[in-house]
Amino acid sequence: MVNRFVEKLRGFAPLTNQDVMLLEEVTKVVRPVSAGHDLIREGDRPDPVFVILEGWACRYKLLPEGGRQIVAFLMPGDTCDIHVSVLAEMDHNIQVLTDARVSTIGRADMDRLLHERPQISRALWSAQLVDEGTLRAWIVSMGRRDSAGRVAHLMCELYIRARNIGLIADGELLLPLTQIVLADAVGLTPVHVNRVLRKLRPTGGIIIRRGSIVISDPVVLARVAGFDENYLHRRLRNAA
Amino acid sequence: MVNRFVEKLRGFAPLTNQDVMLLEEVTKVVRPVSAGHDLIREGDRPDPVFVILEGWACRYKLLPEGGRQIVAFLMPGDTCDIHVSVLAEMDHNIQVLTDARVSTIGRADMDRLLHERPQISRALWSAQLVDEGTLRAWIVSMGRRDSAGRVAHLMCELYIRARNIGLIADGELLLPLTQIVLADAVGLTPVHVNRVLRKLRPTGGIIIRRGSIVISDPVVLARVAGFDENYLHRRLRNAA
DNA sequence: CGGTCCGTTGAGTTTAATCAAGAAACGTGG
DNA sequence: CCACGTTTCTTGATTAAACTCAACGGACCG
Repeated sequence: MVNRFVEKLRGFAPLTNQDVMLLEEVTKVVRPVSAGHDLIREGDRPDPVFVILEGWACRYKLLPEGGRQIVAFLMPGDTCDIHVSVLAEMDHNIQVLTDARVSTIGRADMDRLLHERPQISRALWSAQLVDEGTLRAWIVSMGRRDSAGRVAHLMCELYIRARNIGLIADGELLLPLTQIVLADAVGLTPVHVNRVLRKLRPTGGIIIRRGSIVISDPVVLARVAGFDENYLHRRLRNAA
Repeated sequence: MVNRFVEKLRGFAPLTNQDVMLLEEVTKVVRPVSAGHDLIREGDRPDPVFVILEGWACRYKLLPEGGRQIVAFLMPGDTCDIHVSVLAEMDHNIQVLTDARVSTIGRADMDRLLHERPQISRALWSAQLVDEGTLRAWIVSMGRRDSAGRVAHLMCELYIRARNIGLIADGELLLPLTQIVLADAVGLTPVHVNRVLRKLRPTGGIIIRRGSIVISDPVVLARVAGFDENYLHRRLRNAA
């Protein structure tokens, strides 16, 4: 089975054979985690770096008043904080959304990769910067887009990320997200997300299922989202 | 005059004398930039790393429909993307909000610092992680707090950051932000920000001026924001 | 002294939240 | 295989929050 972590890094920098071997070695031990479980909790002293090999996860924060806000989705190949070791404790939680397969990289191993393997280091840096760009894009969405735009924009982001790691089949992507999870991500109520989805459905961009949503036409969603069409197309072409 | 960049890094990791000398050497050339100017524009090919030595700046994105969303504020000591060099082009703009003094670190110098000076590298990493935490906090604010909460929470963040770098005088902090800029940061309209500010004023937490706002009682704001009181107090105590 | 940018205020509208209730799918244990 | 509880989705009616539109005053600048 392909190691999606290796594949992702390969997309950011040309890895040597030895780089690949090291990465595979270091993520050799895989642990299954079942849907709904927290990988990391706020306040935990972070030590090993988690790598998601299969399945989806999300970072989230709980508010004192009881609400929840998701701040990122993690897909196969994504890591939970490369350098957490420099911080004293986690400031958010990470929850697995589907049954998943997860590996961990010990702090010593990670340090070695970062210091002795320039291409790996470079690839991890790039991944980090892309993640940061995504965080900024979320802020823009929440600050300046209406509900339909937010939902559609998030879907475009997820579609492109999935495409970049080869998760798209028949041009479609199944998002394993309930409307409740979606609501926690876009900062709306589940009730309103439901209304948005049914308004979006007639466009043909999505198919609504129980517990998941299928993105069937991302170009339509891009239009709704005010997603930079050129950007989407460029990325789509590259990945094709 | 103190080099706020050095001071900031010193707060994250114990620097050697040579580290400090190198950092001062590398930020020796200072350029004044007057309020309102863009340091970096979206699409620019990024090369040198900018370091803000004096003054405030913000990162922002413009939307096709004409709106603007600020995604971060930069204070003295902050840098504009340590590793932009690995990306092809900037995905956002950086604008100076006050008259400022800015230095640049060339790509080669930055690489050398990162690879040959472990403490500097570590400090820069920490700074990066803290920035990421701030981005996540913004997402939480925009997603789950009402207008007053958002404004107050942002003010708490800025107060703490300013306090950490020794910018607080008499327990007060002058935010050099117009209500328009504030609105672009919290994702509201200037009109509504104005109403929020006037609702906040009687609490004694802030003083409203033309072109700026003074935070006079952050504890009051923390209460309005639902800002984690322990967190604030802890930070306040540490810095005291 | 005129122009521009900010801030202020009010009235009316839009958007999303809230409250409430019920239907459909799913999981579990008997 | 069925009964039951739970979760998710759905829909309607009402309320609350924030936006829009519009107008005006004050401060600052050239």
